[in-house]
Amino acid sequence: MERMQLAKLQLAIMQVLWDLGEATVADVRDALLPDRELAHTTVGTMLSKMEANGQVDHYNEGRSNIYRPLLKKEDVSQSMVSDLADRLFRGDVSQLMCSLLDCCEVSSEELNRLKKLIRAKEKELRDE
Amino acid sequence: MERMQLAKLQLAIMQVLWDLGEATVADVRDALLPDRELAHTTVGTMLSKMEANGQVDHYNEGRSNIYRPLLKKEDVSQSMVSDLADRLFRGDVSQLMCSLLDCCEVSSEELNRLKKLIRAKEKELRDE
DNA sequence: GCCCATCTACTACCGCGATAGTACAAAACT
DNA sequence: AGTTTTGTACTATCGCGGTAGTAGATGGGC
Repeated sequence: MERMQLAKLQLAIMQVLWDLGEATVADVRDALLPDRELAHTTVGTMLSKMEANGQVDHYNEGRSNIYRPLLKKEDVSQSMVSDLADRLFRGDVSQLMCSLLDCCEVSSEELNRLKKLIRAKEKELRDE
Repeated sequence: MERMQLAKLQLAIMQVLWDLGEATVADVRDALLPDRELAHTTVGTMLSKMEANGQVDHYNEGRSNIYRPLLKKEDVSQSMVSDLADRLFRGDVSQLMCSLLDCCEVSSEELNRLKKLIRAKEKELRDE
């Protein structure tokens, strides 16, 4: 379950599919419109390539292709995050955290959520 | 200070330069050897390209080129981490943390370090 | 039934990361 | 001094993400 790297556009498209569950080319294009103005053939081409890569699936409904994600968002997230942690800090999670806290403004709310996460993880460790 | 994305090999090379301060092509190649067996012309070519990209610098010492990093490791780390956080979770740090804790086995030691980090950050927030 | 809008499939192209060979210069060894 | 080594510069190739045009099918409106 190693390699599930998605390129930028691929990830953006995948996000749309995760949000909507399934979508046509037009749906995807529309969802991306605020950020990127792509020809809808571009989106179609990318989806084809992603299907060849085994990242998405499609079935045929009348004239339209309906695409569905084949990867789970958590899996992709974990794969990409841990990969980055490896490449940047040889897997040292706390260093990555450190970068994270330094660059992004983190609200005190978020800090609380993080503390809760850590406590949960501690419990998990203790129970094993 | 937005875009400081490094590709995989570029980052690996950069890590060597950060470690050593400066290095020749051979130094870089040797440092990478455990993981990747690259022809040293490959490393040389990549360093040239990285110089064209403004990521590294070199000066000439006799026959050899000595390369130095032009980017700071923290800056690159922050840029890449926050970029990934944006693309995966629209910048939501705690979600990224969650992924991180779920996939990588985290020792209780590391958890303690994380807690310390969070406390420091809380203090920082309070002081502003 | 015809025309326009819509949608896909096919093809093409660019940029660039990644990889390496060849050619040539300079140093080192003997 | 001649040969071998070492080291760069230049050139080339491959794969793939990203982008899109064109052609051809299909469905809807009149």
